[in-house]
Amino acid sequence: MDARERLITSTQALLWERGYVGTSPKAIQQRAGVGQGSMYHHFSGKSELALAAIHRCADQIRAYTEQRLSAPGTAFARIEAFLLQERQVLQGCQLGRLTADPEIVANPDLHRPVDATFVWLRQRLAEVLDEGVANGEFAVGLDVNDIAATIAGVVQGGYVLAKAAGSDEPYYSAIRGILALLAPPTRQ
Amino acid sequence: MDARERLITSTQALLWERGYVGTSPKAIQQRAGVGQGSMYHHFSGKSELALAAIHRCADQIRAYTEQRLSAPGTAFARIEAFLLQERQVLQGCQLGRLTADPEIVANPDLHRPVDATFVWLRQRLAEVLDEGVANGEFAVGLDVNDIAATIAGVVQGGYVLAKAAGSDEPYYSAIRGILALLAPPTRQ
DNA sequence: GTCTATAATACGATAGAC
DNA sequence: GTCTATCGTATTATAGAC
Repeated sequence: MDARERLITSTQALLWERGYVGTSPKAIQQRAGVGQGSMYHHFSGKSELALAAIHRCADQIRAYTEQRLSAPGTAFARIEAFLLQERQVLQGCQLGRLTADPEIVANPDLHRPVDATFVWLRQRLAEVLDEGVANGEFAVGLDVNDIAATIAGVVQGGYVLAKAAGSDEPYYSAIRGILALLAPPTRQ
Repeated sequence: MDARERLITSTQALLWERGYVGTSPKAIQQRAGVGQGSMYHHFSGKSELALAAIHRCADQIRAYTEQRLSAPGTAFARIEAFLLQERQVLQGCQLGRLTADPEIVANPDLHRPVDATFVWLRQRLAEVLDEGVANGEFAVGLDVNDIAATIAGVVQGGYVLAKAAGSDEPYYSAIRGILALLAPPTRQ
């Protein structure tokens, strides 16, 4: 892996652990095993590095999520697969974490890909829920956009509860709760 | 208000906006209108200041939440009041925000009150849900601890979605979703 | 209690040699 | 492409006068 690639990977990891404000160029270099001169040759500075790392995270999250949501099976099963997919719960969400960062929110270039990813996620969840309504899996009166936001919210909030507790148990508890509320009548 | 009090209030606001890593003693002093010498007279440093501010936030959140959850009315109505209470959605949760901060998570003194507050919240929500199950408002099979985690999670996750979108709409959408799923059969 | 001075370290970047 | 040197500023205090 070349220096540029190692710098992106290293920035991804540090943004995840410490956020934008908490991540220094020096830490990025050390983790990547790359010198200062090399870093400033490949990237103009911290914000350009962060932009590359955020796009990388967004691409990975979309690909991984799309696999679950477009798999064969009922709408409920696909949403369940999304909610129960392997996650590093105590690390939280790579992109969700950045919404707490004032310098990310204030910088449109950095903010935009975060926004776009959550818009996309809610949209895809709503489409799957729509199929479920058409199937008869879910009640017809359901507002699929609201339920999609609820599902995306439970995941993000589950991370917060888990980090607060220092345990992944509250995350899985929250997921079991939303699955119980969503479960089609035939499963109850 | 004396200097000590202004320093706590100022730290609360900055932790909320910028987190622990992003908040400097100098910024706290300036916002409080208090000099350096005064600050270090009242507090040993940044972490002691943060501890006082976190306890203050936790007390306020508990008091405000308890008002909604112990009000007269059905279990559903009280949970609805909790979810729809006035919030500064785009600012997020004062305590939830801190779970993203590596130095808070790493410092047991700072982490503990955050943990305790979310444990308390889930416990109180579960108690209210229990009353609702006893009432016949909610189905008997419901695991109230799981649903409590789901409800607390939707609030925290709703903040994340709202900050990502730069709008409070996704928050309210997620809340409408969980309320629709929770609504007693007589309301559907 | 509050002030100003001082200090060691870290931050985020630039310059120029190789 | 990568290295080392340098720079101006910010951080997080400590010291001692008032």
